[in-house]
Amino acid sequence: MVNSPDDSHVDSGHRAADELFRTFEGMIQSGELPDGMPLPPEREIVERYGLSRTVVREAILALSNKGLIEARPRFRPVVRKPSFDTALDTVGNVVNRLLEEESGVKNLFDMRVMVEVALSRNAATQANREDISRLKEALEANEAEIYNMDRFFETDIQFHRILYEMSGNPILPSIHKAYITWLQPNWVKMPTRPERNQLNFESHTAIYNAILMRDPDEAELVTRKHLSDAWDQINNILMRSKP
Amino acid sequence: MVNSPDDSHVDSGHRAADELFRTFEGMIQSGELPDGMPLPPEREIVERYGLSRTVVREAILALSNKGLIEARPRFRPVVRKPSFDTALDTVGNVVNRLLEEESGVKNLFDMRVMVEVALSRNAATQANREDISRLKEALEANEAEIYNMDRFFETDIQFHRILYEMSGNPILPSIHKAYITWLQPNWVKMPTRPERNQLNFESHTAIYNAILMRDPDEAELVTRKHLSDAWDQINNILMRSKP
DNA sequence: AGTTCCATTTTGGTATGACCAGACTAACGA
DNA sequence: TCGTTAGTCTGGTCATACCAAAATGGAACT
Repeated sequence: MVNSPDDSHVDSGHRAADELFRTFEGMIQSGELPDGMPLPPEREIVERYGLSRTVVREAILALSNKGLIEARPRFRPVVRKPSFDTALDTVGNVVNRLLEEESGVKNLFDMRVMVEVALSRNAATQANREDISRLKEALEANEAEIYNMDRFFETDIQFHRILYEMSGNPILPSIHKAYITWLQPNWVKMPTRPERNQLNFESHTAIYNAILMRDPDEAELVTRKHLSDAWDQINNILMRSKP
Repeated sequence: MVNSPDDSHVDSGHRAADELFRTFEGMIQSGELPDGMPLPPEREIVERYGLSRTVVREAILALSNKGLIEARPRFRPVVRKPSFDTALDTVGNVVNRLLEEESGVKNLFDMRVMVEVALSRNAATQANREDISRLKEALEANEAEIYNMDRFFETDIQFHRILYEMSGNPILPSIHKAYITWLQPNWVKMPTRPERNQLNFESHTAIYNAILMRDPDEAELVTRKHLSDAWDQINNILMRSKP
């Protein structure tokens, strides 16, 4: 039995390119290649590591695909510090395809409900003055745009974003962004009317009040109702477009 | 934004390879290339699409990196139907690097707490007989292995997995798997002792009972305590290895 | 016939070398 | 000084070649 000298792993990628990939991964992680720095030219890497350009290109492509660097068509690739945002970006493709299936959207939406319910419950027990004042601000901005469809949409999202930010966990805003990105396409087809906006604003108010009142059960209740309404809307659209 | 392969720009992604990527993406999605089917040989693709092998390989590499196909070193790549599992796989690299940083592990762990609290609350209000009997089964298996460190660890994970499965949302088991994968490395270093196992088992029992009693508040309380204990353990380890 | 084993063919991995076109740079002329 | 332009740099694509491991099919054996 022939054994590779080093790899204990299941030889996943390509031996050489994979190794180079890990090399650069390490250099990025260690800060040797700081955020924003362009990678050396391919031919220089070729020379420095004694590899073929083929291998170098594959490694770079892999770095790009994994979101570690940003490679525009004819420019040098640029190191891109990883964030939960970029992490969620890289799954975008896969998730989008999952959403095409049967109950994909429903499942993702349910996840969102679960998270937002938890967020509003937590907010109701832990929010501090500043959190609440930010939420109030968002709420007022929301009210001010009831008759402006596009702006209302933005302030709606902003209100929810504040909820995610109030968690104090930097992962959650990234998740919010991901939800928006993935669920938006199903959402925007909805015909919005001022009455609809009015209802949504009232839901937001109810959530805000429940948090203000430090009543997690109420916060959960109104959050569920709010999202359930939203789902009904989405569902109507989905039923109509995919019978 | 990451260069999604669907850029409308004139020249954004790699023109040729990207196009091929989308072609295969479409064929996989449409079922023309069903799950488990190997891709055609590179040279055949070259011939069929009139492209160079370089381009074909880059496209295949991209498919592989995005998790749409599984490419082992010298085997034909195999179509891999996307699942939330594979989606989370593809972020593994990035997440792992994020965990190296400052409060990365803490943040991820907090996410887990939030999710599991929500899960146990929901279970307490919605679990049906079968759910509860599965959980009981896992609990008993857990108890039976208190003096077997490795097996206890497994049954511990299994107990939590049931909680995730009880949600009925297929995304959640994938998330559980991701948590395990990402947090495990920090976990396994913990010296486990039977006393420790006994405590964990008692926590599991408390969670089970709260669900059985349909008491979401109690379920939340004991879940938080259980995970908080676990965190203390992890934290000790982290403090010791990274002072 | 069924199984084992080996030689041949496929096929993926790597290496070269070449050429193009867009981006970059520096010298040149108004 | 500033805008233009020619030359260079660099990534994208192509064609070819070779190697080693995998797949394949048939010969040899039980």
